[in-house]
Amino acid sequence: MTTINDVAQAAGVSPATVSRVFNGGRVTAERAERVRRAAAELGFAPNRVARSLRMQRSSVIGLLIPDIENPFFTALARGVEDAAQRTGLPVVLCNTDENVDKERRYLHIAVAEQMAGVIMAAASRSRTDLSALEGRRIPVVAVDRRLRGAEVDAVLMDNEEGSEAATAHLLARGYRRIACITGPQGASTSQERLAGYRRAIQDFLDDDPGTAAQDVDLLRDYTRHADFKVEGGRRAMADLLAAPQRPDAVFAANNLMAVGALQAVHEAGLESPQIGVLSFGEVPWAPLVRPSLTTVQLPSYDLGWTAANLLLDRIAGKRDPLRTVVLRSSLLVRESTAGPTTGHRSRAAGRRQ
Amino acid sequence: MTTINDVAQAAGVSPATVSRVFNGGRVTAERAERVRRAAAELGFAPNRVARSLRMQRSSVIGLLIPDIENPFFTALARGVEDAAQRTGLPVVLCNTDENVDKERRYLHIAVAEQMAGVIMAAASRSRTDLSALEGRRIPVVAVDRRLRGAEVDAVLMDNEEGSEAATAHLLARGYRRIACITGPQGASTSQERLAGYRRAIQDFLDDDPGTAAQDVDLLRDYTRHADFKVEGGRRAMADLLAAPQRPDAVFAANNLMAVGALQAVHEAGLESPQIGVLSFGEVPWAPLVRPSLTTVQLPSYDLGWTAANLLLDRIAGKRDPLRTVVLRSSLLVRESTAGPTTGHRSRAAGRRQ
DNA sequence: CTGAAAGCGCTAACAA
DNA sequence: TTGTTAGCGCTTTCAG
Repeated sequence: MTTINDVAQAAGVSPATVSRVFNGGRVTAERAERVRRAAAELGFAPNRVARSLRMQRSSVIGLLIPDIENPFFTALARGVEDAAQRTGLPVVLCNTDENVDKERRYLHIAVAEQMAGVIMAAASRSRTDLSALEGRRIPVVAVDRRLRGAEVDAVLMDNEEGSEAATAHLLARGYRRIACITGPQGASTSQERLAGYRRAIQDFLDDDPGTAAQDVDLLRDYTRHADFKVEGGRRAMADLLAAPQRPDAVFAANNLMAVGALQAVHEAGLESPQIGVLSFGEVPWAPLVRPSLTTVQLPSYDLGWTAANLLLDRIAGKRDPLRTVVLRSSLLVRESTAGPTTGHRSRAAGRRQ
Repeated sequence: MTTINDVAQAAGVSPATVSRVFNGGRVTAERAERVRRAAAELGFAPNRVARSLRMQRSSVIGLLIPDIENPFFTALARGVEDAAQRTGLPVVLCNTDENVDKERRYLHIAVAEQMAGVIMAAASRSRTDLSALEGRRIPVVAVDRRLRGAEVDAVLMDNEEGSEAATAHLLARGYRRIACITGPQGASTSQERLAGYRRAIQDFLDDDPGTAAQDVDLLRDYTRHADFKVEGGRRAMADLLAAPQRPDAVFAANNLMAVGALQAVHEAGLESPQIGVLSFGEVPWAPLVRPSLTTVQLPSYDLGWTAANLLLDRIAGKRDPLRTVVLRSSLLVRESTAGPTTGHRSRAAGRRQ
């Protein structure tokens, strides 16, 4: 393996000079040129491990996400990667599986590898422990999910507003027994999306006391906690549909659970928009699903991009006060929430063989 | 930061002994216990960077894939991760974007970081250059795609057989003008899937010379090369549908291009199975797409799992001869290939407003 | 602007 | 079994 010393010898300079050439130190043009030529001839590539040891900091950033198979997080990862690319920092992607233990192991590795910084969508709001990183002054940016009490920058989205708008849309379309399948208790996103759903319903009742009596079903407990996965969404929806007074619409707090809910709807021999289905987060190729799925569009890529830029600032030593950036979502109305009585019912029935 | 020396001092032993405790060297139980207690008290965690420098090899494995947003590759990545997990080796995921330059940069990083090994689905069969890794004796396993002339283990699947079976199925269902949208020229998977498609058609003509005359259309050039992405598939299909004698079925050589092809079919006011659509590779939530999509099921997770185990063997020093493992695919027939004359045509027409 | 020298934290001979 | 010692390849004072 050719080292900095080999290059130094070949170029007739000291190792220190070679190092300076590769790190933007002051070197006369002529010597720098000699060094570069020698390096090229010898096929020299700086050893990043040695560099990291000496600098007490490596040149990778860690990205911890809870589910690599969820397109929301892969889009977010692309955002991170594209932003990091511009500075040449590689991104190490770690899949925590919504599992606090696995997450902790990865965080320890981040410390032991002396990573330059970490971006994380935490597995748990309160149980995720960043103390190891804080001790080593490794900058962290929380993305998508909040972190309790951690002194870190955060890039989030308007979960509550998005959910509220989604639920209000369902109400406006005439659905009255609206269920909510939200995520695990520990995640901030679960709580916020549930809160938005509740607020929309509460506002509806408040605004129009006249209808409150007949809309008492809205207060019924149609809330389920699942795990942000397809199968969990399916089970939750099956459970909801088995209730004596079954819901006429469902708001799923993430894309995968919406897919599961759709499956359960089909399995029950029902169809949307008779049963309204609304997904918080785009389902890939949602346009191909029939009837097409109404979704809240999330800024997944931008979340990653923004988080990476915040982190890069911190790595570069910027000492601004901590920031929390909130990006906006938007509702994309398609067919699955057309309303409970749009006549699709009979057509749908006729189509089933 | 607490180092091995701090622990040694606290436990009243030498640094070498501490190192041995953490690396399975021979140490008397009593002293080992003392070391462990001291380490725990001091919150010591071995510095992996220093370790890597000393050992001339780090403890991460690199996984290079061409498209992190393709569920095929994320499933593969999970397989790799699950296998690696058991040995505690973290996996660094690098997205090459089907781009040989980006891929080359990541390969250089793999060398400079002295990675323990690399698993890669190469961006190009011939232009991907592994010489840098070979020089440093970093073991490599090719997964999903072949590598020209590289001395590496490989884990592939039966692309040609799978495509042949898929195309034969389309023929058996009565489609006669079958198009093929395959991937970029450089990828081995593109070539093999195209070859399987061609062989199925050739065999069909050979087997039944009587029909050959009327089935001359089968020889027409219905082949397109796209980029394994949704938009590429859409354009290719739109182009095919614009031909004077348009195809009555399409075999898409990967999942994303199949999605694009479906879009193009819809945009042309057509519908499958009137136009048969068959995807090489599962589309996530294909069951939700109406009509449901016939697909070749690929062993994506197992590809990753198997590749990781091969690599771990090499990292552990196993010196067996090079192996190529081929995993099998299977055809899952759904509605999109029911045949050109199943009566869906009129129903579909009736449903369009 | 340049070079000499020290040392980041760890492991692996070697000697005891 | 244990300790001593010598680096792994790099960056960074400090002198010159």
